Formats: sequence, C-alpha cells, structure tokens
Amino acid sequence: MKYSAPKGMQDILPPDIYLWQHIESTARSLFFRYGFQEIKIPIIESTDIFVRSIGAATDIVEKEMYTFQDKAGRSITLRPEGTASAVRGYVEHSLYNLPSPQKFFYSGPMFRYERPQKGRFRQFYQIGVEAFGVSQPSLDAEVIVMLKNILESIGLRDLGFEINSIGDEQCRPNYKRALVDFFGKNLNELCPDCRRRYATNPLRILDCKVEQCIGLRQGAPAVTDYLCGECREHFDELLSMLQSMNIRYTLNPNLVRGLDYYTRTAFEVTSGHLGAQKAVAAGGRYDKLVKEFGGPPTPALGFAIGMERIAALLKEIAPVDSPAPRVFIATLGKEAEIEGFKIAEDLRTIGLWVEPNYGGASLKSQLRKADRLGAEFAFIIGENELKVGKIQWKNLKKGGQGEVEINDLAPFLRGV
RNA sequence: GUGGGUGUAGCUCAAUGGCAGAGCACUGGACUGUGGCUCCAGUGGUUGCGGGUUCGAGCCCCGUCACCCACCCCA
Repeated sequence: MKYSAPKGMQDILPPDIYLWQHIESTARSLFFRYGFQEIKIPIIESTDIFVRSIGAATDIVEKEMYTFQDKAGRSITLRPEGTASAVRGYVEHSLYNLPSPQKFFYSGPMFRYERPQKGRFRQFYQIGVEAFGVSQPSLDAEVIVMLKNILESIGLRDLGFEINSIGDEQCRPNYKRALVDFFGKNLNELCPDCRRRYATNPLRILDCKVEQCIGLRQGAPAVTDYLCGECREHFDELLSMLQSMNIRYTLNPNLVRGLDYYTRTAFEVTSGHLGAQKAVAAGGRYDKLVKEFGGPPTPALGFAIGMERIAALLKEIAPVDSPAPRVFIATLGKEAEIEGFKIAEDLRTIGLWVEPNYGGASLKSQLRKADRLGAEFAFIIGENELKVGKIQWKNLKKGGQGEVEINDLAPFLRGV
C-alpha cells in the first residue's frame, strides 16, 4: 500500500458516517432548544492564543501542538481545542455588549501530536459549547443538564457523571500548598511520574494509577475542603440544583483539569465500555479567561464532546441505519436506459433517492445490485415496457410485482 | 517521549524452514427478462519494506515503517 492517512488520522466512511451524522444532528436539535447558536472558528490560530489560554507548562503546549510558520513568518498552530478560539472571537467581536448569557456551539477537528491509542487520535473531532457572561451556578446546571440530555438522546446509557470544584485563584493556591505539604512527607515513595508532578502540577498526583500512589493519597486533603466562601457557595448551589432536577452524579474530589484556565466547576462524563481513554465529554468553568484575552471580566463555562468516543459507544449498542435508495431502475437496452434516466430525474424532483442502471449488466445482476443497495423497489424497463409505456415494479422488501404507467410513478410511490 | 503486541487477498484468518491457502466479499454462470437461498466457476498476493542466515524464508536474525494496546497526557 503506497499511501495511507497520516498517523493518528482516519477517514470516516459510510456506514460509520451515519453514526456521526446522527450524533451531530441530535446535538444540534438540543442546542436549539437551549439557545446555543452555532459559530465557525478557525482551525488555526496564532500560537500565542493557545499558550496563553491552555498554559505554557501543560503537555499540550509543550509537546503536542502542530505548530509551524506561515509564509510571513508568523507562528501558527492547528487548534488542539476549541475554547481558546471561542474566547478570542468573543472578545474580538465585543460580544460582551450583547445580552448575557451568550451561548455558542461549534463542531470540527482538533489536532494534538500524541501517540495514538484506543479512543485517541491526532486529528479528533469535538462538538464544543461555550456560554459567556453568567456566574450563577444555574448556568452550570443548565449546561450539565443539556449535556446529559444530548448524550441520552443520542442513545447512550450507563454513563458516569463526575463533578468537582477546583476553586479559583483565591483558594486553589492554599489547596496546592496543603497538597504539597501532604505528599512532601512521603516524596520518596511516590512513583517517578508523581515526583515529577509534585514539582509541576501536584493536583495530578490525585489521579495517578500506580497502586503505591493510590495508597499514599489516602487521607490527602480534598480540594472541596479548601474552597473559599464564594466557591463553596457556588458549588453547593450547583449540587442542590442538580439534585432537584434528579441528575445523578458522583462527587470526585480527584477530578482535576489539565488546562490552566479552569476555575470552580469541573465535570466529566465517562463510560466503562471504552479503553483507558474513557471520557466522552468534559468541561468546566473558566471565569478568568475572557479578561486574560483582553475583554472585561466575564465568567464563562463550556464542555466538549469527543466524537470518536461517542461513535464507538453508539456502534456497540445501537447500530444506526444507513440510508438506502427508494428505487433502483433496472433497464435492458440503450433505449430503456435513457428512459430510466428520465424517470430517475422525475422522481428525484420529489425528493427520492433513485439509482439508475449504468448500462451493460444482465437483469439478474442489476436486481442483485438493487438488493445489495437495500433499495425498496426495483423498476424494470425493457422493450416490452417501452412499447406499452409501463414499467414492472418489484417490491424488494415485501415481495410482490406488478406494472404501472410511467406517468403514474410518483402517485404509485406515494401510495405504498 | 516510554513499554508491549501484531503485520499474509478488499475483510477475518490458516500454512513443522519445503508448491501461499480457506471462509466471507466481488464478478459471472446454473436460471435467454427477475434479487435474497443453494451449487459451480472466475478475478484478486512483490506474505509491510530493506538487509542477513540457509540448498531453500511467510516462518529464523537485524534494521525500518505502519497499525493496535498501555504509560504519559487528555475529548
């Protein structure tokens, strides 16, 4: 094989593409009801956009970005996520002058230079939402409920909703300090990765998978015990709203976010039916980011859904039907083929998928093809039919055959 | 970036170091202009690539590439 798609990138072909369309159209229909409007954002941005928002010390920025120079020497990066662009656009177009909240969604590919594995790709697709301008927990609750409804409408079940609050710039430093104090006592017993995390991002020690580290974090301080008054209140209100709406969730004090811009609410939806990459959607608040981009202080939050992972789950549980032609027109001879094309055009004007015969094949093989395509009807046109101005119809799904005037095909199809 | 696994027909997979095969799929026929079921036939391969060992390599060795899984990180 001479050519293949770049490492970690894949073609999405029929029939899988219908899973994707089902996911996206379901999400769109729910976005509409919740007032989330679509935006299109660039697939590349100035590298600085991502460094500033995601954080210079994160793995994404340090090791995983597709960064290059354009012809004018500017440093450009293929977006590794969507929030930075959305915030940049929000500020660039002064959308904070519009009534709050402003609620948006976008859909498209993201790029990270990682080693591929199950559920992880270098080009991966997300549907993301961002909501700006409301700090009240009711917005958090609405977004989380919408996410739940989207996933359930898509047809997914058995998902775990995990939620946490990671505080803000007031309280998180205190918590970090407490964590450093705690793990500092047993620093030598932590795994090498965690000793590194101890220095770079101590919160990450909390979701280490090494047995030894899991043991060592027994009794570690919980972030929720260190929340300042405002963060505490925000979190409590959110939880009680979720409870009153009967949303089942799990408090996970070890749920931390990798990106620097997150504040307060962090949430994640996971599935036990995927591999190690089990998060199907994740999000949280980022109340400081708009200001960071030069806008007025504007609270915001969002989430992103991982398309490949959702599609993988959906494929297991509920295969999505591929569309099939309503009619296959089998023809015998040149004259009939031309008549077949004319009939196909007529029926297409009333919105039907009609497949013609492209010449040559025996009737038998044409009917076999019609069957394989999943066509509901086969129309047969040969010399006899041309003579009398009728076609033979054959119902490939239910059986049965008959003839009908060529001029009456549209009413015929409407009647069955 | 680290570790492990796997590379043979479009797909799923066989083949003790000794003639590269099966099932499915595809095309055609049995059935002159009637799908599915059955039967028959046919198309399809530099065994990922490059070296080496050997009388002889799909198989053993070295290298390389790709894919898969996990770590890391993350949707």
